[in-house]
Amino acid sequence: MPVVVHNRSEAAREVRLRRGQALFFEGDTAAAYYAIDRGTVRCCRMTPDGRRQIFRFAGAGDLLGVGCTERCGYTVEAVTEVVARRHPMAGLEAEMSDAQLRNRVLAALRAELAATRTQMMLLGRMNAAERLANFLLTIAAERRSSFIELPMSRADIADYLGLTIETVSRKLNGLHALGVIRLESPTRIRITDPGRIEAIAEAA
Amino acid sequence: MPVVVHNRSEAAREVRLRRGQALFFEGDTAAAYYAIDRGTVRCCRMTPDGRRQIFRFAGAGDLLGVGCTERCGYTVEAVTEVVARRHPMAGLEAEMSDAQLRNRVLAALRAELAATRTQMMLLGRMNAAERLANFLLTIAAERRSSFIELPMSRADIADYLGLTIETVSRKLNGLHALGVIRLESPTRIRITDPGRIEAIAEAA
DNA sequence: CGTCATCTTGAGTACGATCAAGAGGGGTGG
DNA sequence: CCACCCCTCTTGATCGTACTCAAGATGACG
Repeated sequence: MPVVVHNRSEAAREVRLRRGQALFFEGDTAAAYYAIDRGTVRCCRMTPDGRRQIFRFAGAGDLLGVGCTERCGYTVEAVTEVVARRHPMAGLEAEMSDAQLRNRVLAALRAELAATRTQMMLLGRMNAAERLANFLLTIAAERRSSFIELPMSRADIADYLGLTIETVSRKLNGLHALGVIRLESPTRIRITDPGRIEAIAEAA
Repeated sequence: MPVVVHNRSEAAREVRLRRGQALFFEGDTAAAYYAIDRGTVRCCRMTPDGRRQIFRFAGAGDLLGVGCTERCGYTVEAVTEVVARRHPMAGLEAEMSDAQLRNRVLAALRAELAATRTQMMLLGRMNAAERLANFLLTIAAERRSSFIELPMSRADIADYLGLTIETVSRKLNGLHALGVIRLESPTRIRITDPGRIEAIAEAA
């Protein structure tokens, strides 16, 4: 997870969001892209009848919106308090002629695409326990720690993994019953048997 | 679907594939990217125990592998006879300094990302009938025709939509029973009630 | 201490998977 | 030209996982 730092600071206006507040909405004109400094956001879309799918949780160092063309393809909302820097889209075209900045944008797009494939594998072909095991391992890998402090609610996890909150709760308890994790609180989880949970997560 | 034409033809070696043959495998060193001239390929990944997820079907005009960094993140196989042009990865870096080629590559990445989000919505939050309705409408839109000649098998469709071949077959018949499509043969489908199938597909 | 939101737990249901058999269709050889 | 085989697709019966609906527990905040 390389931290992308933009030095064209003259154009980077700071934006602060409270929990639940949106950075931009699906369908908005894509006027800017953002670099997250602090906090966690969720990128999601909803069906007309209210079903929600979260595509991605993004945190410090991640770029948002570089993949948008005219209109934003998804809504971005703050999961925690968030600090981000806003870069006008107009500048992106020019920045792309600089090899270093270009590679950072490209790397962000490629990383997003790679993460997306794993997520599609998960949504299309894995059962609830496997989805949760993968989710926990991915977060633990990001944090480089077997102890996880989840910033998001069960509803967010459910909408990210294509499950319901009840199933998330039940399967989390199932993993606990198997002895592979310890639920120190609803948001604090410790992986106690890394080998075993990797075996459950299984698919790359 | 803009057709991407690369003029650096000195480096573009033609590659031909028979049905089922692979263009490259997941884990291969990403030595080249490809532009498809004719035919259809499937981009997929498999779990250790043999479950398969198809991320994307690509056809004439599509770029493959520009999103790969060191290693290919997925396997590409021919669904039909395929003709493609191979461009060494080494040239991509240089080509990116040319604004026009760069924009083509970026557009390809963005289009893939956008398609991917719709697919995640589908896999995570839609039922079998909705998935099939979306699939048929997407193909019909590409062909600009209410008549569809499917190049891929039921197994491919199932692995693309996160279903089984039996469910694909049953739900296709279900749509037929509703009078929204006509199954002229297993691979030839006509959309007879566009409004109704759009209502079933519903979610964007 | 009370309220509200989130999370957990329970009971019943439904959708799609699994297992199994049969139909269709294309290609090959007699 | 027809018979046979193989592969794909369809159809049927049963099963199981995750969803739905409902109630209760937990925790944060005033």
